[in-house]
Amino acid sequence: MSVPNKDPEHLDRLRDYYAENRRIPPFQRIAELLGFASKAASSKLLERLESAGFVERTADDNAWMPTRRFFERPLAANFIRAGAADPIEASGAEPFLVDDYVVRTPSRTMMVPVRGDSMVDAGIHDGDMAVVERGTGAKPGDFVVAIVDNELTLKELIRERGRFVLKPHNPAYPVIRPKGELEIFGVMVGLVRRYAS
Amino acid sequence: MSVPNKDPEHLDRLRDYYAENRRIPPFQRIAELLGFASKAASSKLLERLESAGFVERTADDNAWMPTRRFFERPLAANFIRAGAADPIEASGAEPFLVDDYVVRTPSRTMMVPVRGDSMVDAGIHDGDMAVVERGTGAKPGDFVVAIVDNELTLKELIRERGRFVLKPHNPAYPVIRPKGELEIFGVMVGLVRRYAS
DNA sequence: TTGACAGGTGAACGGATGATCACTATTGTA
DNA sequence: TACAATAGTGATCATCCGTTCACCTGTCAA
Repeated sequence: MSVPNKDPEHLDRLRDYYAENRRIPPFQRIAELLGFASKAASSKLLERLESAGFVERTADDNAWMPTRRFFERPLAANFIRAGAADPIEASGAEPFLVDDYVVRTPSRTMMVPVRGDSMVDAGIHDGDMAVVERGTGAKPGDFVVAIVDNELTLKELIRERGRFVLKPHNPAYPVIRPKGELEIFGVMVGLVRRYAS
Repeated sequence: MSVPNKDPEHLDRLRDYYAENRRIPPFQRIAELLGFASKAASSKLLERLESAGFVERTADDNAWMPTRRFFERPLAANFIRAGAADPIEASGAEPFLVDDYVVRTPSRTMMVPVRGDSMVDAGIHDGDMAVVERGTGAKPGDFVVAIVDNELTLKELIRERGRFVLKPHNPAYPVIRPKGELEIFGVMVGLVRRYAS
């Protein structure tokens, strides 16, 4: 009979720790948390978790940091009914910081409320919050917040005959072809929506 | 004339660093980032930021960690053009914490990755993150995460001839009419999407 | 039965880390 | 102008940290 890999269990402990302390614990502490007698075991564990894509090293100083996958739980994929036990209990306390998820460069990121339905076909609705990054170069195909007639407008940036134009994602709206130079406020990097309870 | 406190600026740099490396940098690195010649300046900066409520120490080992306030973002609402002034000047700068916006009852809230396109017509795309609240009574018209064939499915809850059924928002998918009792995992209260840069 | 492999041990090492302290520079105010 | 408060300097020190290496111990497949 094969020995079950305990790494998922270890990962859960690390997630709990991260939820409280917002950091990957030092090796010594990992060893204490998981019952290792040696720091080296912690080192090897993290290397395994790195291969699995749950942690990675910081570009800055080679310290360990969690990846996006670290915060996720593939619920739909792994969901299995197990008798009377609530299978979801185990996944109740996932640390997931939404801000971390959508905000990359905090100092240049702002929230912009979306008005109107000119982007509905792209799944962007009236009342949504656009996460907008300022000062980032916009490429064709990006959703951008542009300044048109002294107002902020969210559209797709398109290159048309050598010029930049703003394309709505709703056939009821016309493409905007700015007369002068197109003023880009920022690039849309995320979306946040709230459903009324 | 008063000298502007540079701490907000420093805080922004720390936020950017945190977004990339998911940690408060060590003192040496803070000094390099902010142009300090001495680590001690970094130490004192963090103590100031602690008083202001932006960082705190971990219960576990006294390391620095960010607080919720650390992650708050400015909100660009009521955009008004004001001459040559940077438009961001004119925008309302109320701090905005995405988690607070989208998460009401943290202990009962989970993130569920959305797979498939059965809800595209409701502006919910493959790869989006659904913010799901457990233990809340679901009403017809709510988007709910239900358990169907041991898998989590996101659909609209509809009452049909006295029974609850699950309605996709995509004509290519059929309405799900569960044979036994419908098992509701939770109610969708929010949506978070990230655009690839 | 054997051998490869994955996971864990224990110890040693060099370097980075945070704390502390006396001192300095700058600036607003009394 | 004088002074106090705030922000930053430079250096020391003990400690903690991650790395590395040889070695150990099960398990599984050949």
